[in-house]
Amino acid sequence: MTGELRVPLFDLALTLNCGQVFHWLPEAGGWRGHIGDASIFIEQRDGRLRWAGADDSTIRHYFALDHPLEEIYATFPSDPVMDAALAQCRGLRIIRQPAWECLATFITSSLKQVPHIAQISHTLRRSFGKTHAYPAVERIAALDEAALRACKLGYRAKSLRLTAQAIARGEIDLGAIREMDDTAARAELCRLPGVGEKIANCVLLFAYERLRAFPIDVWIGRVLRESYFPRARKLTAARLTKFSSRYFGPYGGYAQQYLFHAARTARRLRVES
DNA sequence: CTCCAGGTTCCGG
DNA sequence: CCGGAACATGGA
Repeated sequence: MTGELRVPLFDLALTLNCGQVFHWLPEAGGWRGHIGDASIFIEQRDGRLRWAGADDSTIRHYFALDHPLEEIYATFPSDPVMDAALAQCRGLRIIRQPAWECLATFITSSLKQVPHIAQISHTLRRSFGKTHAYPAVERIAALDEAALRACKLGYRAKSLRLTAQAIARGEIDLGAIREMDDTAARAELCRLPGVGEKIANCVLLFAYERLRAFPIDVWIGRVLRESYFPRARKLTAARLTKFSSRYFGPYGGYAQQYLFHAARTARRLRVES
């Protein structure tokens, strides 16, 4: 299955490199990765998307080509930091990831740098996945902690295993979460071991299409403190959560991802110079 | 060697 | 409710 599509406002490289998904690898001027269990090659040239390994609707859905980006941008607050992030990230889309894969990947993300998260994802796929797809929840649930620690998960191994077991036993239903409102869905995800407010928000945003979810990690925390509360003495996490949910609006998750990527690339430029 | 990374959990004021 | 500390691992 191959296909081709003209997409006006989409930056494939930015979308795959911005830290929302971790397993796509450069190949022959494009990228190779999995959408669910299917191995996909995809490239973008001259505004055209060409791919092999999936049908049209799979590509449109996964890469969220139906998201109305201009409408979304129109809801962003206008301030120097947000304006700069938007100018830098136009065409970045929040994709629709499979829930288990997204949840598991972000459980392994805590206190890890982006390249390390990718490394863990690839090791798990190579070790336990069918044809390098992300390992099924039952597969992870059946592993012992040592097998996961061998994949360099460190203390996260226990959380990933317990979470997989809770889902495999049906104690938590990832499908049912899709039907819940944002607050209930977040609370349900937070019942899982190794899942707190931040990771729950990542899963809501990247897997459940809750485009208002606003994950606050060390990068975004820094951006908020330095750019939006430059001389606040004490800022509690609750205060930052409240501010960001109100200020960044109905597509706060999009705004967050643009701010995140802008902050990370800014540091990269500083380090190189 | 020290510092830090897309945090969570547990514990003491 | 809030601040601290522990927790694995690897790159800068």
